[in-house]
Amino acid sequence: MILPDGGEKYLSTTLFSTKKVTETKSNEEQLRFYNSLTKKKEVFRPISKKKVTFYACGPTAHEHANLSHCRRFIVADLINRVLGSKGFNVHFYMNFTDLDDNTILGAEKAKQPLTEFTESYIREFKADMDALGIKQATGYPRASQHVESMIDITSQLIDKGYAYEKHGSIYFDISKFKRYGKLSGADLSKIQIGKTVDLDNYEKENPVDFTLLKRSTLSELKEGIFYKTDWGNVRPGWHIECAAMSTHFLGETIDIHTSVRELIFPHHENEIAIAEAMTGKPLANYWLHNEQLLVEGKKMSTEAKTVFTLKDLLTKGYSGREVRFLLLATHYRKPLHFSFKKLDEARKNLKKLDGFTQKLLCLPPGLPHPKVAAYLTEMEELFCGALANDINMSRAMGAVFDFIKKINPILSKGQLDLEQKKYILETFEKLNTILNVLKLKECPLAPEIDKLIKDREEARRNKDWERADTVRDELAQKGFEIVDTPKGPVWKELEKA
RNA sequence: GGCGGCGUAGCCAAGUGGCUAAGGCAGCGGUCUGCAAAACCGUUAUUCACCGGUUCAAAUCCGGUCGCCGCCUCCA
Repeated sequence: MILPDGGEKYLSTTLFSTKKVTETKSNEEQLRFYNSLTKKKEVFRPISKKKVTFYACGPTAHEHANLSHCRRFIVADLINRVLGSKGFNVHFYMNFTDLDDNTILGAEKAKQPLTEFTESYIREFKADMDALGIKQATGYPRASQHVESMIDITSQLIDKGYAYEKHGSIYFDISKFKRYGKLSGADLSKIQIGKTVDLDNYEKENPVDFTLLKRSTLSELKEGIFYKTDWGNVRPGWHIECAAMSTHFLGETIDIHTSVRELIFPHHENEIAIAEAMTGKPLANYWLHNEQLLVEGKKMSTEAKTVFTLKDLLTKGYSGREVRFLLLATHYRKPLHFSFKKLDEARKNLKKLDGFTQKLLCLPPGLPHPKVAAYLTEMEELFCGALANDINMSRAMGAVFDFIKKINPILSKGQLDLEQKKYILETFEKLNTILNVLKLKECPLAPEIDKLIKDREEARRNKDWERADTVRDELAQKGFEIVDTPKGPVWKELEKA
C-alpha cells in the first residue's frame, strides 16, 4: 500500500499498531529497578503518570568530595538521566547536611563561623559535580534552612507519643514504631548495643532510640548554633533532617529515595520511622542503594590513607570525564574497587570512544554501507534495554563497544555516506544524554590549525618528511594530535585535565 | 553473634534456568604506515570459589562448606 503523503499520520493510529506489538515493546522498555525494600527487581510505577519525585541523601559540608561521594552523585545522576530519557518530569532534590556534629566541629577547628565554613564546602561540592558532568538537580536544600519544619515534626511526634524529651533533648522512641527494621531487616533484639560505645554517654531511655533534637552545648550556644523551642535551645539531629527535607519538597510519599548501601541502617530506617510515624504513609515506594566504593578491598579510610578526593585525581592529571566514566561503568549495585590501574583503563576506553567519534567527524564521507542502519538500531535497543533493566551500564557500554567494533572497519574503508554518519552521530547524541562522556562536537578548527593540517598533507605529498614532522610538532604544541589514516588525517584536541 | 552483599579468563566486568558464557584492559599473531605513534583485524574460559541436590536442561534454583567485604554507635 502506498500512501500519497508518506503515511506518517496513519502510522501513529491504532490501525498500524497491533496490540501484540505494543505489549512486547512496552515489556522490553519498561523501566525496572531493584527495590531494597522488597529485595526484588520491580517495574517502576510512579505515583503520578508523568512526574517522578526523587530524593538523594547528599553529603555533609565538612570535607571535599571523595570517590565514595562521587559514586553516589554519579549513580543519582544516572537515575535522574534515565528517568528523564523515559520522558518523566523528574523532581530531584539532593540535600546538603550543613548543620550537624561534623560541620560544627569542623567550623570550630577552622575558626570560622559555621555558615561560612559549610558554604565553602558546598561551593566545592558543586564544582566537583560540574567536573563530573552531573546534571543539576531541581534543588539542593540545606538542613540549616529547614529547622522550623524539623521542630514542627518533632512536636507532632511527641503529640503522637512517638518521641520523648529528656534533659532538653528529644528522642524518638523506637519501641513505639512497630514496623521498625523493615528496610534493613535489623532485628532490634539481636543488635549488639554498646559494643563500641560507652553507654554512660547516653541519656536516652533505650540505647537504640535516636536523637531528633539535640540540646545545644555551651560552645554551640556561644556560636549562636541553637534554635529556641519549648524544650529549650536545641539543634536538629541528622535523621530528622532528611525526613523533613524530602517530605517538604516532594510530599508524604516520594517515588524514589536513593543513597549508598551503608546508610540503610540506621539512617534510612530512622528516616522511615520519623516520616511514617508522622504520616502513616510510606516515605518512599522505591529505595535504590548503590554498593560501596572500595580501595584495596576495603572502605576508604583516613588511617589507611586510602581516601581519594576528586581533587586528588584532578591534580594527578585525570579529568572529571575519566572519573565519571570509571564510576559509571560498573553496575551500581556491585562494589566498585578503585585503583589507578582501573582509572587508566577508563582513560583507554574513552580514548577508544574518542578515536571512533573523531574519525566519524573528521573523515570525508564515502559510499553508503547496507548494514549500518541495522547495526545502529540493534545497538540502540540493547543500550536502552540494558539501562531500563535496573540501569545495567556495563551491558549498555558493551553494546556501544560492540557497535564500534562493527563500524570501525567500515569507517576506515570510507564506506559511510554523509547521511549514515549523521545518523550515527544523532544516535550517539541520544546515548550521551545519559552517558555524558562522548565527544561529539564537530571540531571547529581555527583557520590556523586547518592550514597547518593542510600544510602537513602537502608536505607529505611532496615527501618532505622533515617539514611534515615539524608541522606535526607544531600542532601538538597547539594541543592537537594528528593520526594518519588511509582516508586522510584525523585530528583530536588533546585532553585537558 | 545478627543482617546484607560478593566470589565468572592474567586483570576488570556483564549474564541469574535453555541459542556459540557480552564487552573492556593486558598478552600473542597480523594489517596499515615515510617515520612515529595511533588505529584496525584475528585470537585468548568445554567452564562460572568448592561439594552435594532439584531439573530433560544449572554460572543461574535449593542445601551445605570455604574465602572476601559492609552495616550492626554517635556522626556522615
